[in-house]
Amino acid sequence: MFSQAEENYLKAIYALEEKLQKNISTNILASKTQTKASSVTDMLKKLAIKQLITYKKYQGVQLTKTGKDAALIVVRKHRLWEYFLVNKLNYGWDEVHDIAEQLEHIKSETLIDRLEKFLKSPKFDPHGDPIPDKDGKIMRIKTVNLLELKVGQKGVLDNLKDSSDEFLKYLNKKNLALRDRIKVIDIEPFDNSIHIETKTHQLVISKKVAGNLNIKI
Amino acid sequence: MFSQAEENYLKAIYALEEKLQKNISTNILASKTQTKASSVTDMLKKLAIKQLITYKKYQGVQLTKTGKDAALIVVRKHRLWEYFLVNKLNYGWDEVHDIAEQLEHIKSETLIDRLEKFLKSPKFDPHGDPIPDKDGKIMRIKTVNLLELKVGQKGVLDNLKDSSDEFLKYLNKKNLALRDRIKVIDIEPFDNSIHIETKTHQLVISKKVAGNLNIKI
DNA sequence: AATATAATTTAGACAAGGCTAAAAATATAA
DNA sequence: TTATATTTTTAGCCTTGTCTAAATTATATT
Ligand SMILES: [Mn+2]
Ligand SMILES: [Mn+2]
Ligand SMILES: [Mn+2]
Ligand SMILES: [Mn+2]
Repeated sequence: MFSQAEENYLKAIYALEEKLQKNISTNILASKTQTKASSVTDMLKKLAIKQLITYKKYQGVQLTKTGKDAALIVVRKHRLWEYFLVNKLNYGWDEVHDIAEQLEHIKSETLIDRLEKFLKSPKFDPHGDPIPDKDGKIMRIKTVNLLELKVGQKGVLDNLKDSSDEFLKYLNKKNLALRDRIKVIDIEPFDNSIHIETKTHQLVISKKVAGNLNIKI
Repeated sequence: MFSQAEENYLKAIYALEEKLQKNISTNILASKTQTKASSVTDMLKKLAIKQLITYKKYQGVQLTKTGKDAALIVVRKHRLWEYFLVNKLNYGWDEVHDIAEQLEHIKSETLIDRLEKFLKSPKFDPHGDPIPDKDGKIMRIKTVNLLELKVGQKGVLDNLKDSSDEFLKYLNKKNLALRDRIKVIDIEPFDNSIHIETKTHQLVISKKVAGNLNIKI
């Protein structure tokens, strides 16, 4: 079994690999894990010894098959717990991250599979992110970034590039939720802000915000 | 906030105080926490500095008000999670201890109260132990040890003195469960074994087993 | 190609929480 | 009331995971 710290690093490396599609650097990992580069280096050595990553000094790291499998289990646990917190304990989607961050480390051979069954095997977490199955298999949905839509095009808000509590609170305030149908009314060329329409209201969002919204056409 | 280790010590001291009704010695605490006496001494110093226990060298310890309150919160969390595991995830009462031992340490201002609400505020855990409320208040039920019953007397199995997985598995095997109605058929003077009858069957239990069964008359 | 800057690693330290072995205090027994 | 046994504490060490400061390597810029 892996320690809580090891699991957090594995998950962080996994997330960064998904996003950046290349070797993950010490500094990026340090900022993601809220630690210092020197601490990261220490941990990378340990993970390398355990064959969870391939690590050559100064070259960044990548997960091995074993490491990726381990990371996917943590991701699975994190997202199933998030689903539990939102759908059973009535938390908002902007309130569950820190708690899931702890729950994902509970050690048990059976717990997470029983939880999954209890939740009726949800396929996506409250932020639209796919929940890996027992074998680490992920259901991927094709989406495009809202920035890529042209005026007049429509789609459904499927997931977010940024699931930080701050961004989620922004979406709450603007009354935007997953599965909302969104239509592009106008694109302002000056600052690339986008005028959109949902079933219930219209609003203008900045380029930055739009870049965090992934749409299923 | 307290560390996981601190919480485990507080809970252990609390449990021993309930059982022994006196100052708790280093050695007893060491065996309860599966550590060495020297490690216990170290931790006791830390807890004393934090005013969670009163500690005078060689004299054993007892919880302060603050310490007891903290311990009761951990007990509350432990028992609510056990209830969740048994009643929502369908675990057996002999399978939940280790998992609850971890879940009880999840840090959140709101989680345990939401869990309690979701579970509809159960008052007892799967082993018949009372679940402290938000303020640490415990509902105590008057019970007598099965050893104190005379031939012919009846009662209901309410809770256990020993809730170890081993003893729970023994009870499973013998088809004895909480809330079973039990009647004393005969007491064997030679070894104090007790012949009992439930709604469904009869059996003979040893003095040792009987001593772990608390009965509500 | 040499130099300046940025990224990464190393060296050394620290806190938490554990251990063993030895010393000290307390309890028990002769 | 000594002597012995038991319990508890102290001293010193270890591992994990973190840090700062210094050294090293890689990258960017002249
Ligand atoms: Mn985590
Ligand atoms: Mn999520
Ligand atoms: Mn615990
Ligand atoms: Mn219990």
